Amino acid sequence: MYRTHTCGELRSENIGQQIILSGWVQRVRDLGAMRFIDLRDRYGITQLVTDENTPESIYEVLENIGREYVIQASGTVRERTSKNPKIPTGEIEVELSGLKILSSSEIPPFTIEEETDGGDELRMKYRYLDLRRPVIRKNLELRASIAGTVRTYLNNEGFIETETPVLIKSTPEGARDFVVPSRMNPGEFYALPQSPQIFKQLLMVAGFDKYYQIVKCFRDEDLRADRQPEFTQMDCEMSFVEQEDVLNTFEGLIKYIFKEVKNVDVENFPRISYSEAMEKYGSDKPDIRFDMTIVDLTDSVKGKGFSVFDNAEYSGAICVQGGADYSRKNIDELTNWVKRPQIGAKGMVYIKYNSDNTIKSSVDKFFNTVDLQRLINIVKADRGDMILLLSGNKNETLNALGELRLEIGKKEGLRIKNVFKPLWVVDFPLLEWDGETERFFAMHHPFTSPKTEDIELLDTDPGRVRANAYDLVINGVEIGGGSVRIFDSELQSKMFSVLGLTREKAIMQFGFLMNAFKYGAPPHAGIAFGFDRLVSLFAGLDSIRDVIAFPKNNAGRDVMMDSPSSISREQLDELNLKITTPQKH
RNA sequence: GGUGGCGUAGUUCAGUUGGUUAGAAUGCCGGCCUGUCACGCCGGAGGUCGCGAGUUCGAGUCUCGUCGUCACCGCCA
Repeated sequence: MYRTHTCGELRSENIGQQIILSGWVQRVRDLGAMRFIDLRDRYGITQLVTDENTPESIYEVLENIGREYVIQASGTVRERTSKNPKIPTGEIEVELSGLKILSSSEIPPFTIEEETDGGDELRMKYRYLDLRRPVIRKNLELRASIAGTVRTYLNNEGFIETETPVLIKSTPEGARDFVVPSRMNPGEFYALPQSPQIFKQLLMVAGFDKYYQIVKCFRDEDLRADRQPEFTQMDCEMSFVEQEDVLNTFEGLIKYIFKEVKNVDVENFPRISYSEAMEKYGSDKPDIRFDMTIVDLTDSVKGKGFSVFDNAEYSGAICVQGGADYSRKNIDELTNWVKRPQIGAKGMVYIKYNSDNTIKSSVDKFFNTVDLQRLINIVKADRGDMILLLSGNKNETLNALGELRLEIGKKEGLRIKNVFKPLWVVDFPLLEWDGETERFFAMHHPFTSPKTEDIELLDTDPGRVRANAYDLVINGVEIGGGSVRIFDSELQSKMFSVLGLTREKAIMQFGFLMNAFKYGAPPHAGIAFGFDRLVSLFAGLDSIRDVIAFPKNNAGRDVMMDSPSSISREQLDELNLKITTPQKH
């Protein structure tokens, strides 16, 4: 027997018991005649102790052990002379009567403690050591707990968890596919799924009615802190439902997770349209933990001889509460910030409504006090506030104002980590014009149904057609999204043709789905959640890497395994593949 | 594809205008220590300043290139 207890469970009730523990050596404190060993496992740390009564044989073993050795310790639980209230096992210690090295360890490259001295790169390379740290392990425990909660909820709601294939067919729409060569079918490739989209719709045709899956998805696109090439979705689909049913079911799920995992009661999720989100927050994933909404001043600032405003397609403002005390330096910094290429504003105008009732702005030359007071009234600024204006092309300016709003929200401490404000963004546009290829793309995906009242616009003004599509946004992060699907093969064909797919191409790529729809497809709708993002939100992290056991780096490499890597000549031959560019290494 | 940050001891970092033998903390090794729990005290070892070229009497420091890494833009239905 390796252990009778874990390193986290012994208490004063166990005093006097003979026990066996196994675990990793966290640290040895050598006081000469006494030694203390902190023994760690998943469950906690227990202190082992030796003194003058300890047999010599144990000291002989002790001489050889170091940090991260795996040892088995037997002994008697006794009360500590000086207790440690900081740890749950701090009342007791184990007086050693036996000690065995189960596995030795080299000196680890960084300290394995709550606060490690290791940098990101090193911790990634030795991920299995980093995972020993409680702070990382807790993230993965949280992940498991959320997954369990999701399953409980959806199982209770009658959903069937169904697996779908990973080796599937490449489709041109959407993200770039990862592809897998087929040995048995020379020159042909599988694709890894970007999502199980089509399969879940086929399951609806199959009558499964309520489906879900916690499933890996793959997208071969450039990465970010919140984007990995392989990531996990909570994927769901329901039949005989309308948008409202889906929103209610999954609002319920999210609330249930908050309650079960964080014991937080979240209010009903507000719903705002895509266009309102863009107008008020400059984003389709607004952070509504704070207001500071955008006000359209396009017409209000025209006609004063300031050509920037006069010639602008759009001028808009946000009001920084208490911002009148921003220094010249603060404002210059913000101005430079919005002028960075990533934001792309040409400049920034400020109006300070000082607490002594005076007004100071960077456009005093063009606007007198009455003009400025009028703007202050429109924006509903109070004394002590500051208004910031950006001007230019409408979409770009709204986007820049949205970014500025978030930046100031961050600076002002308004984006509080443990405050959660979910909302639904609805009525997304169905299509999105791509200037480069001069065609429409599906904003969500090609199976998304247009709003009934907008269907006729498909022929006349496709860009204005709204979709029955929705996103769940929490704290400025897109957590999930879905849509009501097309279940009518006529409408689906129409959609393909608007997307520029010929009938032949559509049949080649999606023929099996169109065929399926010929045999009685139920009305259906669904949603998918970014599981990694959801967990990182609960964990209070900005990066999803620390909620993934073995994540990849910025360039999609696994620095621990050093993958991707080249394959042998034999493997290439077997797959009928030829490498045309010189390989690294 | 683009923009920016970083790369110096095992690790995390400092390193002045380009100027003597490149420092600190921590870790590691050795010694002392009977109540520690980030134990303490004393001593010691440890460096291809990412790599390559260039400028210079002289480069950790400046320039160019390259590699690695992180963040962002494009991209991600």
